[in-house]
Amino acid sequence: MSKILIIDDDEELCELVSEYLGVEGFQTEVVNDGIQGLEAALTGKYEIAILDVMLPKMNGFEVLRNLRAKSALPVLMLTARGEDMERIVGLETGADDYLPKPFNPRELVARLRAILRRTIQESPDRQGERLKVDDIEISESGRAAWLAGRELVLTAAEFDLLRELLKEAGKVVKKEDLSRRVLDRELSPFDRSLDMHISNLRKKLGLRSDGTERIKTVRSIGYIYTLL
Amino acid sequence: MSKILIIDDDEELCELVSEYLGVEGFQTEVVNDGIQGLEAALTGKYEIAILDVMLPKMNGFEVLRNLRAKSALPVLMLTARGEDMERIVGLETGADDYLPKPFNPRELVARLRAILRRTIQESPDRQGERLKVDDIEISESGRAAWLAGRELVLTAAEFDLLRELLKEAGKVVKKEDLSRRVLDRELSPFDRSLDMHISNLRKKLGLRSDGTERIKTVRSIGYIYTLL
DNA sequence: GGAGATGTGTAAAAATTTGTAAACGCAAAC
DNA sequence: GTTTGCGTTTACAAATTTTTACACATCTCC
Repeated sequence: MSKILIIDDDEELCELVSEYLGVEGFQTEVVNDGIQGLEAALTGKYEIAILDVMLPKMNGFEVLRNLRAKSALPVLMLTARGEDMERIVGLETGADDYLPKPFNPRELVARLRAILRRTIQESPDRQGERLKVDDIEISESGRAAWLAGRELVLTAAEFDLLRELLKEAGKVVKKEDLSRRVLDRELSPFDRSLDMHISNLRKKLGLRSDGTERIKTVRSIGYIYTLL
Repeated sequence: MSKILIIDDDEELCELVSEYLGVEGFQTEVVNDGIQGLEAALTGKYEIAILDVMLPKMNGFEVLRNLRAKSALPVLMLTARGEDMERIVGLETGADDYLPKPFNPRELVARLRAILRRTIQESPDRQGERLKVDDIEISESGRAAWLAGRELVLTAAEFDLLRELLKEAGKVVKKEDLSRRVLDRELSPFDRSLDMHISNLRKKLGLRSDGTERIKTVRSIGYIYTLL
């Protein structure tokens, strides 16, 4: 699944790395100079590129600069040994990580995985995972909530209720909708469950630092998580 | 529009980051120690802060803890490389995200944007949710109203009624319309509810300082919030 | 102007809705 | 089996809205 582009003119090293990465479950392709490397990187076929600094025709920094004009493809740079590369690699060139030669192939794999993990984390399908409204933050998948950085201990119903209110913070949410979304049933005339959960939630959330109530009642309609 | 506070004692790095963020359309300000950082963060001038962990005078965690006592300002922490502090650093302390050093500026921007996206703060779309008419101000999303700066204690119906009148301040609003918009029903011949709410609202608003009535009656038509 | 018709102001009563403590039921954990 | 935790129901107090009732005000028509 993960296809890796290796741009390096040391064919022996490419061979070794390819093999090692193959064992680790990656597919690889190799090119041996900067121009070809840039072209290949721009095809969109790869998930990540390993890019040597010293290259024929176009050096690694140039390749990266040109690549960055058009693509956000993650790049791990292979650098000559030297300590202050950190800053240069990290900030100025736009690489995602670097590794000084000679390197341990295990470390190479670890860093590739780290980069992939980071970049996957930001992919759009994770948006909406976390929701933040003034000093409250919730993680939907983690079913956890924090108030001013401290975790709130909520029951399942309280969490769902808070989530639904925060999703529409600043807007009134009808009781019928809350009942359907939180309790998974139609609201019936004398069902006071929702009110109880609101009451308990209010107790756990407390008032804002300015003394205002977070969840206000809109009589005969529903509730609203207020925004200042 | 977005102003970013950078709290880091590495001046060279601050310079680089400022420049990069400038290109990406952010305004930045830099302070170099924890004490100053905390003070700056509390001014309310910023949309988000980038906070280094290792800082002179007060370390990043302390700054964050102190900040969280008073503010929900989004914070992205810069951490030392390597440790898997993800959950601990990320959320228990109240940070919105973290990034290990050295980092890639593109990733920094991506994370800043991600935080801002999920953070419902003072976003511009909240304009128009606040309504000001002479010495009265109301916040729709907060369902709160202030008279001369002091909060009015209004019931749901009173709030809705005031909102509808202020939305058309200086214009007569028909009783039928008020009934539909405030009480959510057609006005019927002997329904005096609206009149009662008007009466109660008048009591809470009081007269203007020049002795004039704020809400005037237009007989057989409706009511009007008068403009001086 | 005056009598009746119509509409408004508002106190008070009645009805409705909400807040919440406490009791209950049930299922999972022990 | 017993305990524990959670969602629900019950019960009653409190808050809010609606209705009622009556005093006034305003308009209309003569």
